[in-house]
Amino acid sequence: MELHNCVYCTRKSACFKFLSKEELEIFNSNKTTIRYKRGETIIKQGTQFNQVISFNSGLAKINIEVGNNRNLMIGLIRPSDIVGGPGMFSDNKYTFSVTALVDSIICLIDLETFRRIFKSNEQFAENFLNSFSQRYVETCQRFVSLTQKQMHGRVADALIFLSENIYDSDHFELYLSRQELADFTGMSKESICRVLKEFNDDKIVLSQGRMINIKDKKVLQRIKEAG
Amino acid sequence: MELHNCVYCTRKSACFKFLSKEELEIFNSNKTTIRYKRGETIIKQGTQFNQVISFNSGLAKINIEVGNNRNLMIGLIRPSDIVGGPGMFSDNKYTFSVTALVDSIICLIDLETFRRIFKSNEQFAENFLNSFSQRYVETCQRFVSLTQKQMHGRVADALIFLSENIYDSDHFELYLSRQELADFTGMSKESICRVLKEFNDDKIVLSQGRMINIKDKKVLQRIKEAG
DNA sequence: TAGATTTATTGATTTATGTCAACTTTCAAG
DNA sequence: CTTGAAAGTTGACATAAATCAATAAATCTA
Repeated sequence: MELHNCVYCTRKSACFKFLSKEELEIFNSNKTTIRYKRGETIIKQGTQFNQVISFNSGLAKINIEVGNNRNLMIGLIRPSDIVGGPGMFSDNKYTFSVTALVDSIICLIDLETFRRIFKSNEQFAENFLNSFSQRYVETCQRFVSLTQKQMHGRVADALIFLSENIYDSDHFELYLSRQELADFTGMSKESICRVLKEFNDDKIVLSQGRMINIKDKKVLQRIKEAG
Repeated sequence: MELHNCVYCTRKSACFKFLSKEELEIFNSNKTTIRYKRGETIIKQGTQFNQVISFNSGLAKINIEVGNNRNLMIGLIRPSDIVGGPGMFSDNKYTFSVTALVDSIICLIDLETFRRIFKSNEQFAENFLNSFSQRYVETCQRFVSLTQKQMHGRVADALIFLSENIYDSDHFELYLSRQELADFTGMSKESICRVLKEFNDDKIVLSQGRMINIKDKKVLQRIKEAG
């Protein structure tokens, strides 16, 4: 398991750069590294908040579960992300669920240990808060998108977000189902299909199944901005 | 202006309790206290982020401006609130506007000074992060409300929020116009009128003009939960 | 106080988007 | 492979909520 020793890990978040070897050792001995298969629940909404997610490899979604089978996807987690969640400095319960979208390797850091280092290492704290704050801004942007734009704008938003922030490419295999894309954009899966079909017909975004190919980014950008 | 000296101020946020007299003096000499009239802009979206809002008296709204005349109200600011905003640890621009809803007295603390104390006083930092984090959770709850519920549920949500978190009473004078209530719930002002009328006809919430009287909180709660 | 302007209300109509249903494709397990 | 289940697609239809328009009430200002 030397591969997942924090000291040598190449997938750790930027804030870990500010930790000494000793501090990294402390994290290392107070975390568990787990492999999750696609579809597996990493964190369940409502349970005790006692671990911070340090994401090694794969992709996961952050969902807020509403009612019986409604979900709002408030974000995604990528390698090198470190995520505590909105309530990490206040609540003691997770207000969201985290689920692996593909097979993933995830380190779960004991919250008390995390807090201890957070308090004692100023640069680490600052860097962590920076990503926490960025995620808050991102949440607000998605809040605006989902409440102020209509379907086409929201799908354009989502595709550009995925292309730029998750896949770093205009051509990618989507790891989200149509239902998940619906949860991400606040629409029904049927509407997702229809909008994707239109984008396909208009040769803006070619899609067959889960392969996505953004052909005309300028137009897509315009649709995103027009709302 | 002794009234607005941080050392003696009775309206300061809970996190200020952890500051020494010296630290309070530092804040005091690095803040400006300003009276705003109802409708005046306190912070304008897009400008340089260099002040933290410490709210003394009145009420203000936090808006994200979208397009020409669309707004999303992401929160409210009450006396004793301290607000930096989502991007306070990352961006250097305000991603939102703040506007006084009634005549208000507001202290604007220089950001660099705030950061200095934040770094040096652990308890202050912890307490501030607690409220920052709570606001994030609140934002997420409103995100869910506005994207997953329909009009009646959203209005019920808003009225209960206002009653419990802002006015601490079931009977209050709303300081929001119908348009502002619309911005708060993500609907049109006409729809707000219609829903309020229905609640009025059903004797759930009596409203005449801006006077709001929650008559049947149980039913309202049920509408909120049913979505 | 009168007139002007903004804000609120209400009804008619339109539109965006969800739901339902039927069908097809893809995927996974034996 | 084959077969059953899950996911995706498409069309028809229903409906929530926006827009438009006309009026009423409230608020401001000269």
